[in-house]
Amino acid sequence: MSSQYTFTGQFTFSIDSKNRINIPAPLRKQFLTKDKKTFVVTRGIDQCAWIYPINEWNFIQNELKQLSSLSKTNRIFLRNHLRHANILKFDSQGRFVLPQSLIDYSAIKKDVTIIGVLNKIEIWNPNLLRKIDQSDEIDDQSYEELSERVNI
Amino acid sequence: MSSQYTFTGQFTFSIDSKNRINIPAPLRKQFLTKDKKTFVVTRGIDQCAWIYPINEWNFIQNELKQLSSLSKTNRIFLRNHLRHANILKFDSQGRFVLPQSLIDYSAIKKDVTIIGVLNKIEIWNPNLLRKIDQSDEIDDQSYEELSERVNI
DNA sequence: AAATTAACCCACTATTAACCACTTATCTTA
DNA sequence: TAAGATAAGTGGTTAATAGTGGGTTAATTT
Repeated sequence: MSSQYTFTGQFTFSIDSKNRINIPAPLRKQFLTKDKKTFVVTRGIDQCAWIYPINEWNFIQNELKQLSSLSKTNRIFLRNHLRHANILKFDSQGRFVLPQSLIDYSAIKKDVTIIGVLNKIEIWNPNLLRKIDQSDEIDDQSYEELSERVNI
Repeated sequence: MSSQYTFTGQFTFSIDSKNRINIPAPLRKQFLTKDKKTFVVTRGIDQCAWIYPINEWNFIQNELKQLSSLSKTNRIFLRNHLRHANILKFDSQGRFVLPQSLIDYSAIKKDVTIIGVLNKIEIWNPNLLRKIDQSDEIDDQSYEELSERVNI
């Protein structure tokens, strides 16, 4: 089953003195109907934070539950993926507090860029995103490979 | 049936003069509704202590019963996993006393890092966890193998 | 019986979460 | 298009909770 979420768009907001970040209204609306304000923030694979709606996260968890802790690789993988995951809700204003560890990891100062990426939302330091944007070009070869799998 | 627990997140607490450790509130809440404060602490496979809610532990015991003691590996494995298991409850403040043998095994001094790993909770010496974090990188080959089994 | 350990209780402090309030932007309707 | 109404983004205050420390009594152990 593919995801029911369709997060798109880019927004630049600010993080306040209490480490609160506002979820842009267009994105937030998708939560309210389906998940009652609950979501998961965790480390992204790149230097940013990822937000998953809770039932999207539940799907991931079920996958992870298949892994036995007798395997060393599994233990490391599980630990490192789960310990940075925080289950949160946003407040009546639609904000949430970003945990300090993720602020550090994402090198977030005053402003944040929030982008919708289908089934997840990414929180970036605007400068880092800009830098990535310039250096992480997709080469022609990779585009060719993508074209075999995705038809857009 | 897969586990009903979804421990996640990382917390750094301290162990007090009476060897008491506080369970972080977000994790503790999952006990109160389901297991009435009873849990099992035992040796982790890595140099840490593992906490299982009691009915999770019961499930694991059933798994272990499948292993025949005719096998030497099984005998050693069973012995080492069962003899260090302590059934405990936490007090009215949500704390429990970590047995001295596990303090020694985990090399715990003043601070502890507590992390949620789905169906169990791990108690670490912060320095050891940091060291593991750096040395135990998962190599590309292992990631490839994981990708065959887990789709996230 | 003394000593150690465990259970229970109380209390302080810092952090967090719930609440309220204001400003700016967007939308609606005359 | 102007004005009012609604929603969105931001900021601060207060009340509740979480983490920590310690003391007292009961239970075990030696």
